[in-house]
Amino acid sequence: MGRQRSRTVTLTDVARLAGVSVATASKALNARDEVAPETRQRVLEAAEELSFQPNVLARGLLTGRTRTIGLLTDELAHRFSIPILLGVENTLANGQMSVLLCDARGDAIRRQHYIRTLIARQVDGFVVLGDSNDLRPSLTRQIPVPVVYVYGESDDPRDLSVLADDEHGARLATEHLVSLGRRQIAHITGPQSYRAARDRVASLRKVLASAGLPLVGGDPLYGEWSQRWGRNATRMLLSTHPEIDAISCGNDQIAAGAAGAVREMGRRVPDDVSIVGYDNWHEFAADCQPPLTTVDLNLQQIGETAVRHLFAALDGQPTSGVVRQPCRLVVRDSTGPRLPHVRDRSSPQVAGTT
Amino acid sequence: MGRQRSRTVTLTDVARLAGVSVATASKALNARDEVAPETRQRVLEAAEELSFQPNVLARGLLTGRTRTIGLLTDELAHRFSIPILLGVENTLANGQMSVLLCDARGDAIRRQHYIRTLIARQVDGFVVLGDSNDLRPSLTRQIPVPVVYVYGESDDPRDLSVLADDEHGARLATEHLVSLGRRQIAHITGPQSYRAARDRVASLRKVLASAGLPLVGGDPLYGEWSQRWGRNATRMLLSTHPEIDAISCGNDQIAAGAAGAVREMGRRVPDDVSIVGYDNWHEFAADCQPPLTTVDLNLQQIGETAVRHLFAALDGQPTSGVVRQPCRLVVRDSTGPRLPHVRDRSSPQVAGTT
DNA sequence: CTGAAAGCGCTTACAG
DNA sequence: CTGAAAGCGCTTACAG
Repeated sequence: MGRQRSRTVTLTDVARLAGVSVATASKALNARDEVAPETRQRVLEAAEELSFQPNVLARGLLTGRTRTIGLLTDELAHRFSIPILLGVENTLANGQMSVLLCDARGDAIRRQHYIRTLIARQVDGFVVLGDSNDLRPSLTRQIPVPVVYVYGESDDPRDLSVLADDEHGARLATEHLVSLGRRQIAHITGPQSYRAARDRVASLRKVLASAGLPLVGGDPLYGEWSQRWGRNATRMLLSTHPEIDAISCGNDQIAAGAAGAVREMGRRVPDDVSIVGYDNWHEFAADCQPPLTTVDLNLQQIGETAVRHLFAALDGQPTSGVVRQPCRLVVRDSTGPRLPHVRDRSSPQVAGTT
Repeated sequence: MGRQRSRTVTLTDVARLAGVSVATASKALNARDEVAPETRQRVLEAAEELSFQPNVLARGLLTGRTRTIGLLTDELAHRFSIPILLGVENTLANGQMSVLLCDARGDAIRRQHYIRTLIARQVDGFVVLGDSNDLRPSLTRQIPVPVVYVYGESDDPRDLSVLADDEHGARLATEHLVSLGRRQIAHITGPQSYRAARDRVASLRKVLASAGLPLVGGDPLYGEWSQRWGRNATRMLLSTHPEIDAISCGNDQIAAGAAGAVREMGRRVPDDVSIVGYDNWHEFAADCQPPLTTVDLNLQQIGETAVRHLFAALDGQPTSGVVRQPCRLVVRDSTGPRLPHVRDRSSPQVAGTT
């Protein structure tokens, strides 16, 4: 580990080797054109030979910009955080910026501490990544540089928040079922306390209403984001409403549970009952039996969009309000056209073998 | 977004307000005792009033230490990366250090670029997070500060690598099955190309041998890390080796698939066939039917351990070689003592309703 | 106990 | 085209 910690090569070393002043060396390396080509060449060679890495701190002290962004997350352990984080990191790197990562872990004290730390570190801007898409208190007042909010909406409309478009996602899913000829559609989702759950329900209701279709049971089944709930809710639904021909699920875990329960009750997926999930969580959606049609939130693009708006703000072009990132429907085998209803209990579980 | 970008408060401002020199202000704020208590008090009040945040860049330029660590990941999208990242971030924060995050996304060019960036940013050390626990080429030669490797082992024994202890984890799982009286144990796992898969197999074999037990089928079933493979492999196993009374699985997805297949074939979990997973991936393990007994890799502690070793190296106490973080067995309902074998096909799937 | 001065590594007007 | 000088914000010997 760091066995030979050699003295850092500095611009002075490069200048000396090239036989010029540090001022000239600086200009040569920064491609200013007030330098003779040969001089420039000599400096570049010297820098190369010494593996010179300009000290970013010194530069930052002068320019007042560190090319660093603070990423302040509420809860990085959240599954949604990672793809967004990836999008943020990637887009920042493309803009030659680095990201300081601070995970508050849902602790307000800790968050406050991190805000101070990041400011002391002279970050050029903040990305605040929420842990739910509910409204959250704005932090902008305490932060002297541009801030964008991602996945959780700031309660100050002068801030910019980049969110998943749940209205759009639920619409895609529901319209897909309707277009397949499904007429008896039920909805199983997570806790009603989640804005995501409520927003998707509202959108689903709107699509069903405009298609002149009922929501089976009248109301969605609110529960939890788990396979277990998906299974149990599906059993209840199928016993009380055997006419069901499609189930829209609030996430892929629920959908995976639902698919299992439908098969266990002797109905075919997708022929008898089509199932659509939400999230495109690969391990659940693609590995389900059958693989799930689902909605992808484009989380990485959400991160990317947020950073692009942050870049604009850094360039003096701040935006505010809410930007919603459109979703994408991923069609797999759990949805399909209606087929004649055949009760075939002989082989309730079909599955390929490798 | 950053609506009022006020000029940053500097130590000079604080000194002026307190009516002292910047030198004295600096000493007062840094709790040097060569300052009169009243002076000190006045400076602290001034700093408080102005919400002074010392510019960390300037300090870093002087001291040569930035209190920043570069976290270079191979593939952050990897599920294992997140808990380790959390452990790293948390432990660094406890030591008043920050983390610059760079995800190479499996791209060597990109990794090289990030190494340069992090060095230019004067990080005090590196944490290199691998994407598999195979050997990997050491990067230490190019890096002038201490480096620790996590989750992937450096091929240079002079480096320090902190790894999951797969030998230990597989031993815990196997000994658990043996201690429950299981005598016909099979093993389903992922691709043989994974060192994790092979190491766990070796450990399992050792435990079985010393207990005088066979590995059912003679060899493990290598396949993929999916529920689908777990289901298919289990079906094959149960048809060719109906005597099986336990299945050890290479991860929780395989185990979840196995549990489903066992139930579908009319055997009880855990009474007839006990199943143990690996990873303690909550969404699969805890939400399985029944919830899975599994091995937790203590990933967060791996990150923590790595950072503690890095701190030691920063303090001039580098270590080298391999440190293995012990695992932890999490016992849930998928394993239990042997019960009289009862063929009961009438209710193959029992499940609680909410 | 306090403060003037030097300096960390770099960039940028400004002379020459 | 080149280089001496000032300065970014801070810390640390060193005088006083």
